[in-house]
Amino acid sequence: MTVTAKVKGRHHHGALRRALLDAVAEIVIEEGPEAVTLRECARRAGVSHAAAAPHFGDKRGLLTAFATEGETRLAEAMLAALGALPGGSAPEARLAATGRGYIVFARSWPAHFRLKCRANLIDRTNRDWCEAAERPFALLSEALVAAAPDHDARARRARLTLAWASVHGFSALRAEGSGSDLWRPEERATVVEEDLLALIISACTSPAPTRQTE
Amino acid sequence: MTVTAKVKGRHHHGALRRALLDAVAEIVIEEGPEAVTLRECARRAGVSHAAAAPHFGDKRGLLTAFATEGETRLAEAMLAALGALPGGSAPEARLAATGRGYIVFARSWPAHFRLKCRANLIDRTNRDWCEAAERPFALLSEALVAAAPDHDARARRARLTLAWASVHGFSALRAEGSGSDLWRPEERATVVEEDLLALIISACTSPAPTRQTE
DNA sequence: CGCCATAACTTTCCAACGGTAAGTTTTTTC
DNA sequence: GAAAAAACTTACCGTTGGAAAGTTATGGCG
Repeated sequence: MTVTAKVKGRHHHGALRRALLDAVAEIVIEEGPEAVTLRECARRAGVSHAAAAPHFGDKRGLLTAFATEGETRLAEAMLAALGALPGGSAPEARLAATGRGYIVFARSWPAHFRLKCRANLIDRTNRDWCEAAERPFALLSEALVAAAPDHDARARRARLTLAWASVHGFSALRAEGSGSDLWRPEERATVVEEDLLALIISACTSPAPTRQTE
Repeated sequence: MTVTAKVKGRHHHGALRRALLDAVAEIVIEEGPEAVTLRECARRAGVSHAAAAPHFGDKRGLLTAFATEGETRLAEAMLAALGALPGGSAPEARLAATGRGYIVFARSWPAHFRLKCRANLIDRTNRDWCEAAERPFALLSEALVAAAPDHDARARRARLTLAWASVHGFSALRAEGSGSDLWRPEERATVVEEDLLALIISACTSPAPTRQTE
């Protein structure tokens, strides 16, 4: 099952990069992130196993490029969810939209999401990756500040943690097929998602208790 | 660095099982779950790479046994957190304790926790694993029902999802070193944990909106 | 004590993996 | 059309997981 039909005897002309990344996604879907091998990716792209090196360096480079693509798509999904709101939506609705974007990303691009969770397969010192990975968190952070502007640093930290952790944790459990059958059958998925988002938004915008110390 | 000192020329007498599991933990800590190899485990236990087969079958069997141990320890941590409460504590406090137990487990046994998140490295049809993995979820579920007895099925599902996902997601992000520096430095850890738990409990015990349909 | 059945390993072998180096083909550039 | 550069292939190395076959230690029994 070849990702990109290869004209016999012809080089890929830069399309190999895309073909290899698509092969990564295929393998992650079919057999999980641990099953990704350079040789299998190359086979699916119709090239020898050493052909990836000029494009990605080594296996870690390939996976890091894949993860970078994932972060970009995550940011796009969050922006798309924000854009789908009616104009002049409340800050709470915008906060929910960022979470919805994250969940939709994880559901739409399961391979990218699952690889994103394998921190030690990725080179987190890679510049492109770092840049791409900053965006999603920044979007959430901005939306949270806008939705709950009165929180002090500690309350904000707790709510940021809750929002990020719950949306990520939900997606992670679902992507790995864990978490009992809370969110099955499939038809129930969006209901569970929206109920979860509503609870998160409610908690994130709840007033902070008054405290003496930070 | 040998996990268990091996008397030269002597067999392990059943202690090899323990030694191999400890080696798995060591390697996960030092180099991540993907770096675990049968041969390296065997080296650290002072045996040949084929010595694990009689005990665990194959690599997957070893990792499944390790994950089973993890589930057991998770349940123990949750029970310990419940036991640490003053007698007659409120159901809300008991719900928080189950979450605290989960978080403490992930912090205390990072190797077990990280492997737990690699669903496709584990044989989830294994009987021992299935039994061990049921307990923790049951404990949370019971605590939630006790703390919010009036919820309908849908509200319960949403709150169960929130509780499990947020506590798991928080632990996962921290274990993988992700999540920006929300929960660093180290001293801040328990503060963040307790603030997070307070938010979760508040959300989980909030009244359900009245609805027409399920 | 001596013997043996069995459990607990070791050794050997294999295909597949990631990575490097060197060679070959294709494409671009002038 | 030739030279240079890019895009690969081939060959090789050390390592991995697993199977098969051989070896050694241990416990039970007379």
